[in-house]
Order: sequence, then structure tokens, then C-alpha cells
Amino acid sequence: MTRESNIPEFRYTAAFANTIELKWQKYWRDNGTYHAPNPSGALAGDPKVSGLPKLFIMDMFPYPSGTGLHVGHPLGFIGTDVYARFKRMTGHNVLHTMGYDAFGLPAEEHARQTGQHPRENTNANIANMQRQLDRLGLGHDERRSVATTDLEFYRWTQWIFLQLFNAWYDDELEKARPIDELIDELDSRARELPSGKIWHEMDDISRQEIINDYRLAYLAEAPVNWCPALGTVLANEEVTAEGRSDRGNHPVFKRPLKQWMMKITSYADRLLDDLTDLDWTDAIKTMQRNWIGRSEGAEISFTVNESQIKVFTTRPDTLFGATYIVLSPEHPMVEELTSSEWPPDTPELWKNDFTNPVDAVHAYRNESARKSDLDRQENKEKTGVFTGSYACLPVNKNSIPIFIADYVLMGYGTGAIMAVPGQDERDWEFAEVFDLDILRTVQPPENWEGKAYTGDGPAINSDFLNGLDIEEAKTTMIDWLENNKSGKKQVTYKIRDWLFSRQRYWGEPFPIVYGATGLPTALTDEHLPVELPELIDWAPRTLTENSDPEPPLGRAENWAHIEIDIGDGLQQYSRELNTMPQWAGSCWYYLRYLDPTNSEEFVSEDVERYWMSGGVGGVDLYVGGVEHAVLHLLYSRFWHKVLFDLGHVSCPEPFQRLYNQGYIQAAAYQDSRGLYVDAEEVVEDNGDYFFDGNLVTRSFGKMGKSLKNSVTPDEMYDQFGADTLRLYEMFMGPLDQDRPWETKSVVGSQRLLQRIWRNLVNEENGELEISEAAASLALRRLLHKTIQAVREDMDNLRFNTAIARITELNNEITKLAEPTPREIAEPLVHLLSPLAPHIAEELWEKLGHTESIVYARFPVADQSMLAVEVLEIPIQINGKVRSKILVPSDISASDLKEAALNDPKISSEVSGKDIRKEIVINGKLVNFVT
RNA sequence: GCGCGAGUGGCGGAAUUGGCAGACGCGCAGGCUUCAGGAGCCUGUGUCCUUCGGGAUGUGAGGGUUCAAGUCCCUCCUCGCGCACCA
Repeated sequence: MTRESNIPEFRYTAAFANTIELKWQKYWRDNGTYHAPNPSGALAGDPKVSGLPKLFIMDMFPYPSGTGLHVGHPLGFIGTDVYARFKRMTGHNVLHTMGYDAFGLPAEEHARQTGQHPRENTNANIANMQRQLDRLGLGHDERRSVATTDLEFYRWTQWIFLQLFNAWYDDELEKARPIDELIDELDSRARELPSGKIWHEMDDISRQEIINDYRLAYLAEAPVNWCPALGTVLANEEVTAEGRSDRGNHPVFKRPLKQWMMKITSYADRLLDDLTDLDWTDAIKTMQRNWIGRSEGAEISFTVNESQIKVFTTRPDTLFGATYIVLSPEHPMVEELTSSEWPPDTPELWKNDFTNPVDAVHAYRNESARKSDLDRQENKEKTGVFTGSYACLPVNKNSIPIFIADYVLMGYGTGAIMAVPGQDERDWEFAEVFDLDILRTVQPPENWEGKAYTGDGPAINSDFLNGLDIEEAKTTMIDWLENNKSGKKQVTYKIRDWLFSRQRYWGEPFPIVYGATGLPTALTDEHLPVELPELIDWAPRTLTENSDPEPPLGRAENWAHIEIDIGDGLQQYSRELNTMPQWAGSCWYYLRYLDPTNSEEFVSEDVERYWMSGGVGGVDLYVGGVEHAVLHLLYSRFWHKVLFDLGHVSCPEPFQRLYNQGYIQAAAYQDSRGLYVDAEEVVEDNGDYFFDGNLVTRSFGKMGKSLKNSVTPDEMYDQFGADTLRLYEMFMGPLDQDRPWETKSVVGSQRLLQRIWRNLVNEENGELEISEAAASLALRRLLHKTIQAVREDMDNLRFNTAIARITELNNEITKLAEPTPREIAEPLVHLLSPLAPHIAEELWEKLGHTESIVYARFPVADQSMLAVEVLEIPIQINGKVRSKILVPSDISASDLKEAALNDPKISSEVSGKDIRKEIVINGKLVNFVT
């Protein structure tokens, strides 16, 4: 219980902080303080401001969760806000705003559980989250806020979809082009179809089918990830390595279904190459590279009877060492390659106890079909069975056996490999199990004792390759294969085209209709937006593995069938019933921030060029969690590149600098049954933790409902105020690092603000209490040292050390006997203002200023104040500090040595000893070695 | 298994062209103020020893380079993240 009567009326308490915070938040809102002017258009403003260097700072925009924020969420938002405020004070036109990623599975799942319509639910969540964020005092240009669920926003998501639908990838020019240009080239015979079909001899429907396959957004029948529990199909990126849904951890099944796909594979090389120019961490770049999974090698054909098996290998140089072939059990040629009888002399080992290959192969295929991906991963013992057929090795016509084995995956390369046990560990293991030949074709080092040798060395046992190193042997072999029509150079990728349709209600409808031909047809711009129909029954059905996905939009009978004119007169059409995935809106929202009210274009050219200029990527700083490393960041790079190719944006990449903030973790406690107990109720006693008198165990994890360890910003506003919360979150540690939350430590940040306040304001009467007299030279020096350090720290997002420097300065001010000199007080408030903007505004006003501090100039250190006259130099003997001396900073090395030797402590220590070596680092230290 | 990152007081963390380890904060201890303290202020606080001057020791473990190593090199351990039979 606090007794208010003892606390001075104008002390900086939580209640007082709340008063001034609300005051200044209202002021900023009323004055449009954070409005960043565009160079032209509806949001144009003061040309003096839009003439400043621009800075586009962004947070990954959040999904408005129904449970609201906990203190872990705003960490990155605060970080970008501090940086943005600092940059405003150094003469930049800073664009910083916030939007909501409000479509998608989670919104709908939540709505399904509560029975509320997704829109109502989403709007309520957005309002709540906006309230929580506003209270933090984030300097966002609120005019630019968007939600992906706004009709005026998703109108343009649909428009961008049409850009993709109406474009194709020209492999020669390595860029996307309008589909009409392809049609023109085919019409004028400037281009032939690679299939050999003759364009001019085809009917209209066949032509449309051909063209549709060229589109960057296309319909395809392909094995997709069907998640019955979610009632929808999912992209590869949304399925975990265990074969479950990323969201909800439900089982996912591979099923062939006709779905919308995006041709992201066409951009694989550019997505890979352009990573080089981005200021992203190597961790994220590596994750993207792994996901794209480019490997160079060769496709080699092996002849079996009349047919050919194509294998992909990255080691064509080892072809002479191929002693068998392995097909994935799902490979389409397995059946035709399975002979009816075991060939004479087939080793028993290869038969798996079956009397003929047909039964053996059948049994093996059934067994591996039953195995989940997880089983296949966990059990790496090699299994397989002989098909009874032999293939012909193209270089020497040797006959080698063909196996099927589940260590070869259908989803990669051609689903078939040439096995080279001498140079491949997996093949070696398999060869050991089945007693197959092993032939080394690369000479291992002399004392090599291992099995397969994958390192470099001269080729052996390889005829015309002998003596060549791996790289030379590869190119020589590829030449040979191409000359002998047995293969070719080949690049494969792990990345697959992006599955883009979902059987859900709460997403963007496709701007696509189907006419009499049944082929997909694009709506034209004037028919946009395609608005989501109001549905009473919008929930997806819970379905089984074998059922078909049912798009909920099919239940909107009146909406699903329309009569419109899209160029061929008024006709009957049925609409596409799928919706887009959640990623669609987040692929491009940053562009809408630039020009959110534009009803003619998704962003005007002029505005886009202004904000997106500077590097290869337009956004100057993008802060968000590492969990979007391959999903959002890959998809939006892809869309951006398409828009770039088609001339709609001016730079090839969206995000120049990416920064991954860490997570705030919190202690969670489990009782003896393993159940989580309310962390707030746990008490510590001598290193042990108790809940309700019972011993509980502590662990750390992400804040949230399930661990019962959430702390909300609202609680922090009540107990400390928003400035304190901001300061504490920035002070906990480096922004990119995970850190444990400790409510009991927050008070430290509040004390700093209290002390700064008290150093400038009389707590009893609330009056400014500073001195107009000059500061001491020592304090002035400290101030400039602090300014220098804080500036550097702010620039490098090292807010924790910036706060430490400010604290040091304030600690010195606290020691003064007289009031704080104005020449110190004003810069101190400047240094503080990006971190704790409300108290800074209040102090700034008390200091007599009528303009907001937001656009004040951040102090610059006076270099002459940084130079010191006297240095304290440690003197070491044998590397150990024995004394310290004060010397003039401009002392010469020899004088420094003399001064050190004259130090009484040093002279007594070295007297009678032989100084063998003297190290004199001027300005740093002296070390005598005896 | 492969790749990346990290290991510093009771706790969060400072310190990098190698140059005084532990800035700043929390916590803790003592004091002031107070009827009281879960408020505020001051002082102290790596560990061990100490005659209170100081001494020894110390950055996951072990070794090395150097006048000098948290920092560089080698070997190993632990934790986190990513990928995982990708041919």
C-alpha cells in the first residue's frame, strides 16, 4: 500500500506518467505530428520536409489476435519507433506506420471457435490492438494505416494477382513480360512452341490452354498438401518437416488436386542471386538459399530395354563408379521395370524373401507408402528391393542392377539416382547392406581410412577422366554426355511453385471467372474489387483424408454465378470459389503504406520512386521476427520482382535492411503434475519456487496463454507508464537477442525517469528548477562524450548501451549541489526523447519551448570537448597493473616512460630488477617486463 | 549428422584493429528519512585471503601464440536456432 500523502505531488509516478502521456498523445494526434509528407498526391505536404533525405522504416505487420498484446509483442515496434524518432531529429523525412494482417486461417479459426463473424471479430481485435499500441506513444503516421481486409486494400491485392495472371516469364530475357506480348509473338510466328505443336493449327480453346500454362498464376493438377482438419490445402512452406500443418499441427496428406499455383520457381535464380546485395543476416540468407536449394549437375539417361531412365546427379564425374541405379518407390517407371521373374543368379539378399520381383516390389511400395515422412526420417537404415532389371551405363555399356529404395525421394531431381558408393555415403551404406560392387573413381588421400570419399582428388578407374580433378572431370563428362546424347548439364531446385489457393472464407476472392469453356478468365480492372459475399454459414467443414476440399464461397449461390461483360458481351459465368492465402496481403502492404488513399493506382509512380529509392531494396529498415525467414520474405520478394519486371515499382527488392528482433521470454512454472500454474502467483524462497505452498519447477518460454506467464502492456501502463515500459524493453539487452522478462526489474527504468525529472523539476511544486549558469568543464566534457556515444548507439540500434550512457550522465547531474545547468538539461532531454518521448515533451515544454521536441535537432558532440587534457594511464609490471598515473594527453612516449618509472610504487617494484622489455603504448598503457 | 549463433558476478547485460574485465540496471547488504515500507536518498557489492596498506584469483573446459587474450589459433563440452537420406 502506498500512502499518497508522503509522495510529493509532482513526483514522476505511474499516475503522473499516465497523465502526461495521454496529454502528449492527444497533442500529437491533433497536430498530425508524425505525418510524413509525400512528394505529390493526396498526402503531399511541406516540400521542405519531402525534400529531406527519406527513410522508410517498417515493422512486420501483426495479425490482430483476439487475446491482445503481451509485453513481448511491441519489442520490435518500440525499437523501430526509437530509431525513427532519432532519425527525425537528424533531418530525415521518416515514414513509419503500422497495419494489420487480418485475413487468414488464424482469424477464421478463432471466429469458428467463438461463433462470431470473422469480420466483426477482426475489427474488434484491430480496435483493441490499436488502443494498446497507441498507448505506447508510437510515432506512426496514422493516415497510412491499412488492414488487408479493407475492401480498398484487397481490391489492389486482386489487381496484383491479375498482373501475375496476365504475365509470363521469358527465360531468355530472364524477366516477366505481359502475356499479350507472348500471344503476339506466337501469332506473328516470331516464337514457336517448345512442344513442337503449331500455334496456327490449333483451335482457340487449345491456344488458351497453352497460354494459361505460361501464366505466372496458373491452375494445375498437382500433388498438394491437403489438411482436412483445417479444411484447406496448404503451401509447402506451411507444412512442417514432420508432415503436419504449421498452424495447428494437424495431419497433412499429399493429394492430387487442381489448384492455383504461382510460378515462383521461374524466379529461383534471381531470388538467390539478389540476396547478395541485401543487408540481411547470414542466418536468414542461408535459410532462403536452403529453401531454394539450387544444385548444379547433369541429367544422365540410362537405357533399359527400349526405355530410358533419367537420373539427376551433382557428380557426373563419378559416372564410371556407378554400380547400380535406385528409383524412388513412387517413380512412375517402377511398374514397367519390374520383371516377372528373378533373373538367374540373383542374390537371395536382393529378393526380400519374395519368389518374384512383382510381389517383392509390390510389397515394398506398400510398406513405404504406409511410412510417414517422420518414419522415413527417423529410420535411416537402408532398405530396398531389386526390380529384376538392369540398366546400361552409357560410358562403358556395363550392365548395372536397378533397385527401388525409399532413401531416394520422388520430390527431388528426377526421383531416380545413379548410385556411386565410392563417393557417396548413403550409396556406400546401401551397397554394404545389399553386397553391391564399390568402385572408387576419385583417389582418396594416402592415409584415408573412411568409407565413401567425397573430397577432391584425381579421377581414377574412369577412362578419359583419369587424373582430372573433380571440377575438370565434371565439365569433361558433361561434354561427353552432350556429344553422345546421353545427358546434359542440368540445374535443379528444391523450391516448388507456390500453392496459392485456400478453401477458406476469410481471404481475398480471386478476380477470376469461368465461362462456357470452363477455362479461367480474368476479370478486367473495372470489375474490381470482387467483394467477399456475406455468408451466414462461412465455417469450413471438418473433413476426412479422402474427402474433397469444399470452398465455403460455394454456399453463396447468388454470388457464385454472375452475368457480366468482360469483353465478349454479356455472358453467364461462375466465379472462382477459392480464396487467397494469408500471405497475399503481406506480400505488398508496404507499397500501400506509401499511397494508401490512391483510388486510381495501387501506388503512384512518383510516390513509389521517392520512398523506395536508395538501394536495391526500397525499405530502409525492416524489423520483425525470424519466423518469417522463408515464408513471407520469400513470397514478397517474388511479388516485388514481378512488379519490378512489369514496370510497376522502381527497385528489384523490397527490403534493403532486415533486422530480426529477439523474443521476450518469461519464466513459466509447472507443478508436480506438469501443469502450468499462474506465474504471477509464484513466490521465490531461497532459490526454490512455490505456488500455493507447493514446490514448482521453473522454465523459460515464449509468453502466452498456454504457459500462463503473460504480462500485458496494460498492466505496465498502470504500474509504471508507457515511457518506463519503452525504456525497460530497450534496456533489457541488444534488440536482436532473446531476453527473459522480469517485472521486478522494470522499476529501474522508472527510477531513471524519476531522477531525470527530479533533476529538472521541483517535485513539490512542479516548477522547472534549473540554473542558467555555466556548467563545469568536467560536466560539459561528460555531456559531449555522452552525446557522441548515444548518437553512435542509436545509429546502430544499440539502445541498451545508449540508455546506460544517459544514466551515467544523469548520475553525475544528481551529484551536483546546485540545480542542473540549462546547457546540460536541454541536450539531456534531447538524448532521452526518442526513448521516452512523453516525458521528454513535458520537460521540453517546461524548459520554455513551444514547439514539439519531435523535430528538434539531435545534439552533435563538440569535438573539442571530446579531447581530454589529462589521461590516467595504467602501469603494468609483467602484464599486471601495479599503479596508475595521471599524465598530460599530449605527452611523448619517452616522457610517459619516465613518468611511469618515477612513480614511487613502480620504482620500488622495479628497483634492483633488470627491465628486459618496455612496452609503451602512448595514451593507453605502459608495461615493464622484468 | 551438417550449417549458423552463443557461453562473462545471484540475475539482465557492458567491454573487439588484443591494452585497467564486470559499464549501466535488477537483486542483495548497511545507513539516512519515516509511525511504517513493496516509496525516496546515500554507501557498498565477482570470488578467496587480509595485519584493511593490499594480495591472490577470475570471462564454459583444456592447450597454444603474445610483453599483454573475454577478444586471436587448436582440441573439447554445453545450450539455442536452422536444415536434415536434396543425389
